[in-house]
Amino acid sequence: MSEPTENPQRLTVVVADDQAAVREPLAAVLAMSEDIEVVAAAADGAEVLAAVAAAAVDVVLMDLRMPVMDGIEATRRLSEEHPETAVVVLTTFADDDSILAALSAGARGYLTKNAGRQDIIRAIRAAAAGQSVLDREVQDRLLATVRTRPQTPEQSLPADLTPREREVLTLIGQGLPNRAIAQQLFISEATVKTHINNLFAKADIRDRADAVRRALAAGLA
Amino acid sequence: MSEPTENPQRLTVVVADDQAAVREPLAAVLAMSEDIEVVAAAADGAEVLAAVAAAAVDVVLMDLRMPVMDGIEATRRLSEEHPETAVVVLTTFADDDSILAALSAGARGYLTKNAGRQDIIRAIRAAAAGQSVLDREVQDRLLATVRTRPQTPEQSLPADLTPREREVLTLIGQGLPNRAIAQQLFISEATVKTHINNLFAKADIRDRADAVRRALAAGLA
DNA sequence: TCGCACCTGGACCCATGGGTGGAGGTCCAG
DNA sequence: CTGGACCTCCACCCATGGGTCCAGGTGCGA
Repeated sequence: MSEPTENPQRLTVVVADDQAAVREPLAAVLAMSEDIEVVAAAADGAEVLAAVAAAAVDVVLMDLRMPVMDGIEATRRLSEEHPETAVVVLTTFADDDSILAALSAGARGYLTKNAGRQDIIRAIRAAAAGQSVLDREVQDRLLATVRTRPQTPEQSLPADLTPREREVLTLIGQGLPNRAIAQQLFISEATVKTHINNLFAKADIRDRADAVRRALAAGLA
Repeated sequence: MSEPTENPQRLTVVVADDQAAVREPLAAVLAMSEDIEVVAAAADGAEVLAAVAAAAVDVVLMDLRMPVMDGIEATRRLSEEHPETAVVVLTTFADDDSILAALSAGARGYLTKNAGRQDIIRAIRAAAAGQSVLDREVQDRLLATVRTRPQTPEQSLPADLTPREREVLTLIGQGLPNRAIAQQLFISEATVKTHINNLFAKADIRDRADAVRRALAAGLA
């Protein structure tokens, strides 16, 4: 087991990559940092689990593509069996699936292999401290999957909509007919139609269906 | 900081928080770090923009709740007008809306105010290097919102829709009127209406607006 | 072969939506 | 205090949408 090691002098790190040509230099470079101690180098996920079980490990620097057990699965098991050990993914792959899978599995960082030594070290320290470091590209992709990219802010909605018009548009986006909108806002259906006409003109909305799409795209929920 | 980081120049940082009791000590603490130079302290977003316009700034440490111009808006403008300046959000609020809004606006980091000095400094350095640092809680929330979104699409639709009906629904989701749908599918408007009636009954769709929402929710694009 | 699902269409009805042109009200800044 | 922005509402018009009923054609499997 690993006791609550609140940052003893040195961070214990395991480097996991199936390619020795990557793994060894990486371990050597990290060991040069005086607050990092590379306690093991693993060639697959199984070796990682064994290393973590053998000694308290603060951070695992994890490749994704590995034989026997890949980085995703190893990360998942680690976050279950050794939640005190943080995982930082270091891989050449930055596609949406890999990112989501790794982070969902419990990774506390995600770097691409064009990250520099400083970047990696910083990510290790951050992960050990409970923070999470992502490469810029990774964060961008993560965000893009969260929100259907805000295309261009100017394409969103014109700024000159009155509060009432925004309110009406929101309700249109919820699929309500004019009568229900009127009841909800305690105004008459005629007024609703007026607002609709005005906001349609302002926002260049053709019809109700278009309005629903624009409302959803603008995040009016 | 036991790092032989040979920073040729110190990182220029702007601290933005409307409460002087937070802003001043924070600036002082950061200035103690030898590679950080606090070039300005701002009480609102407008002051931040002015400071960044006046001098090259590497990182802005940004509160969200500020008068005049809040941190979200300031971040959005910064990422447009000064993309070389990174924004790290430091706030007490860690709700989903704030996180998404800030990161969508271009923030490269998001810390809560129980982050320690080392955490903040690390985030500043990471942001200046193009990385992104998130508090653990923040990343968890971000991930949670991701996983509730891109599920397997079309699960919200009944499976007994015919291919033609799906096609029609897709076009409805694009905001097309029946006539355009008819032209696009090389069928008559009457047929389009028939399909619409059938699929509305099957999928329990009330009207066109509802259909647009369902189509978008089902990923029919 | 028969039935059935599906696509195709027409005719009709009427509710809703979208557009126009007004009108009166409050509230606030110039 | 006057103008303008905003919210409120009415009357009227007509295009579109949504629903119903019906019917011919195709293709496929029981």
